[in-house]
Amino acid sequence: MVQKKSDAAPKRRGRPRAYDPQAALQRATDSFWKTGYAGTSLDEISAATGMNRPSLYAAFGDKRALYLEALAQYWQLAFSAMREAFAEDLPLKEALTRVYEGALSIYFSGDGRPRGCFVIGTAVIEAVDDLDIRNSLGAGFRTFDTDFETRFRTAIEQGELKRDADPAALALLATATMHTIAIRARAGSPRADLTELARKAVGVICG
Amino acid sequence: MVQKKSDAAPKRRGRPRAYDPQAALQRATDSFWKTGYAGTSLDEISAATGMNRPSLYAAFGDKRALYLEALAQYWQLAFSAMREAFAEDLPLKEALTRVYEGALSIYFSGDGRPRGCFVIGTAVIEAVDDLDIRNSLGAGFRTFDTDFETRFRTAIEQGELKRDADPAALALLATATMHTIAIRARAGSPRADLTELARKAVGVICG
DNA sequence: TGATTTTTGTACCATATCGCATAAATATGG
DNA sequence: CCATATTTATGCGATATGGTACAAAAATCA
Repeated sequence: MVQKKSDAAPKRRGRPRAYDPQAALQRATDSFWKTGYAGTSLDEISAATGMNRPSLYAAFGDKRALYLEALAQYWQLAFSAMREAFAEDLPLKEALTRVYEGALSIYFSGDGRPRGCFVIGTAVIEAVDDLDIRNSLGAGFRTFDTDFETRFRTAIEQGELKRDADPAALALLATATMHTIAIRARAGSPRADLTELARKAVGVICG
Repeated sequence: MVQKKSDAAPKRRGRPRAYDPQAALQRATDSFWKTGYAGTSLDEISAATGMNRPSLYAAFGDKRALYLEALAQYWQLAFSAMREAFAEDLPLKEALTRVYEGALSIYFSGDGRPRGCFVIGTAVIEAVDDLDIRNSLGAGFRTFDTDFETRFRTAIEQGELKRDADPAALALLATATMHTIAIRARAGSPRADLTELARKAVGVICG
């Protein structure tokens, strides 16, 4: 097969980039994560990424486009964290616990004070005025709901839950638990409290 | 008893106020509610309240003080809505349903697009950098948790729930349901969907 | 070496933003 | 009517902000 893309030696023509686009996007995400979309200036992003503003525009477009890219990347992180937790075919309680533990390690990641969930902390506020963000949230939440529901459905089939359990209802509560953890993490709850919260929620959900 | 405060005829000395402080605070709250703390300029608040900036400063202090006052007022609204729902001594399911229905009528109030919960939509994002807001959130969430827990405790005593039910765990799920409704309302979910969500959540919580 | 291409860095522009200084306006008290 | 008290209204000023123009820098290609 002929080589399609050579990642090793791009040999592009002009002056080489002084930054790694993926790393820069992560830094920009961190900036938005801490102070939100409206609360983060391009100067701050510029300082965080080490890129000057013209380079930012060339790489990502304007502030909103950069934010949307950060949001899309975060969703992928969130989805993959959840599916990783479900992939190992653990018993239901362990699987749910692992989902929440994975979420917590995202919410408590980073250098400074715990930032909670990027989506809950920054996108929800902008959703009122921004259709694209609203759609992104709708699709993201639906993904969580249905992933949970799928897991509950197999749990019913495998006898882990009572036959008359409502998988859709349980899925909503599972997502709700994720949401309250995301909120409380940003609001200052200690991680241990949220682990305990997750434990209790899993207990109720699994009957 | 001697009259202490005459609300009717203040007879204050200088030029009278051209605004009603309580109404102005509500307008300011509406502004923050829509675009958040960082996303709302004093010019916008000035336009919304009809007060010019010096009057705003004289009445409420700076932007942050005004926001904190709006937040405190909103908590009172939220608390009283919940306690009103619990005051009527309804059966557990009806009481919970009424709590969520009360929340929904707040989340879907106002002229424009549904704004969800003021706290979730505006305070959570600022909490990372602001100790006062963090404390306000901690206290507010605790109030919800304990109010729910109290209701579940009496439900157990009165035989509405099984004796071995965990009231603290159920309370966390009840608050979580409130949180997910608040988030989804702002993210664009139709009200009917959220009523249905609440119905399902109540079903699981009440066993 | 010199032309070409792409990125970087500095500087700039128009506007927005927060906060306040100051004078005009409107009430009461004597 | 005049002094006093309080609020309103205009506008200033310093800085921040999003976005862009333009020249210098650094690579490849011929």
